[in-house]
Amino acid sequence: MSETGRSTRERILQAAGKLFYGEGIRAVSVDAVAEKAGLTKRTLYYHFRSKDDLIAAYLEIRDQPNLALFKRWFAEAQGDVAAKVEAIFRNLARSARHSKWKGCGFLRTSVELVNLPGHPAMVIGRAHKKRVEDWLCSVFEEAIASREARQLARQIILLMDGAFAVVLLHRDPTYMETAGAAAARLVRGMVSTPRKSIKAAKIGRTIRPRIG
Amino acid sequence: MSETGRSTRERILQAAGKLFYGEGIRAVSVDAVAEKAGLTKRTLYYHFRSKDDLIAAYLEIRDQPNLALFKRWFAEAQGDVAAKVEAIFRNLARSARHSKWKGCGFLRTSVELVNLPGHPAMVIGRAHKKRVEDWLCSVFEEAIASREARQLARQIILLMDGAFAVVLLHRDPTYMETAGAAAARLVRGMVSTPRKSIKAAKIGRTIRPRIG
DNA sequence: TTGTGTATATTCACTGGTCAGTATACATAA
DNA sequence: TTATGTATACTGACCAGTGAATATACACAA
Repeated sequence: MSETGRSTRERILQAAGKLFYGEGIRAVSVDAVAEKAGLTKRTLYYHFRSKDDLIAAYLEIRDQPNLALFKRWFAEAQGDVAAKVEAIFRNLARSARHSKWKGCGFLRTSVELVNLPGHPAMVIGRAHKKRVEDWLCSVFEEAIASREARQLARQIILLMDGAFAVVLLHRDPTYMETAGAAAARLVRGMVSTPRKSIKAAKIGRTIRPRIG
Repeated sequence: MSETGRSTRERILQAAGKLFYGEGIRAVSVDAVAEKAGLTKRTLYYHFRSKDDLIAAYLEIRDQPNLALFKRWFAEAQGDVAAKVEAIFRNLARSARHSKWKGCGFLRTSVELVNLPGHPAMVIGRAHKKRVEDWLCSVFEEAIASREARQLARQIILLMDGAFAVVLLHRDPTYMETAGAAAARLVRGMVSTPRKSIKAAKIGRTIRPRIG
């Protein structure tokens, strides 16, 4: 892999990323990706065996950064676990207000490949969602039992992916904040660390102008 | 519209419904729909002006029955509002266990048409989701304030659509029940009708073997 | 230094196939 | 006859993937 080779591959992936995320994998032709990358389709096929390979690579490179972003938002947020979870949704809402935002690429790709469960992109998508869930689970396990942490993590994931879908459908980012409020409420209902923090959570809830 | 005309139209819609829902609107060609309906493409184009029209009609005829099903599940369930909402999810989980289940057709179509917000099918999809939300809202309004009812309805919708997406991705219907548990928990947290039912809800929560 | 071989990287032009939609004609019933 | 409904056969555009040739860069021998 020479220097030019690597940069070419990256240019292709960048073009593919913008187009696949922006318009969907089926709506975008290989020709369109090649043109956006400023090279010939044949060159693209030198670096990627097939369109399916390209789709898989497009998701693959988004896996780690995406999870890292969640972790960063969580770590940088103030307050208890519930507030930190809610901060993730608040940041997602901010993202969703950008005009180029088109929901979750993993979820959308999985919808477009609904009848190809073994497709590499589907495998990557499932692994990504699982990784986010596992991370949330590990966070909750510091406060509650393992089985309950798993359930809670799944509920947060459900709210998040629901928000991805609903915000995209209605083009209304406030649903993301509604999801965040629900998530915080669920967390507070489960993670009541020792004893007095139940009261603390209640106070926190009362102060909020938003419901949930 | 003669008798044959109507039945032909219905045959087309039935074929389109199975194929569009089963494989996605972009993956299914008009030729495929015509063949499944047992007629030629030209005949199909006599009854529908375009593929987009057919897609819109495919969703249109699913709007009312879908909502009616939710209402029936809710009405036939035993227990308080929370239990009735949870029953909807339980029924959805049962549906999701069928091999032909492929999530929510409205949501999936909206993903496939992500860059065509004015597409008739998108308008229908948004209206459908809105109708379900409004119905849930009206149910909650019998117990709590209007603004809180709206928020709660949206949170249930978020869980439901999240479950549609996640169950489809992982092919694991238990997420639907997890979503139902979260929904019930959220409802119980808000709909504590007069005064003592707060305690009742807490007891109910403790008894449940499932978390949430 | 110069020539030669080899692997990498890229281009142009093409194939076989699919797709949405249509031109035209035919049939049947009011 | 005219309106409705159906069929055959077609168009033009697009699309994933390929064949064959070429360009570039580097290694090593003369």
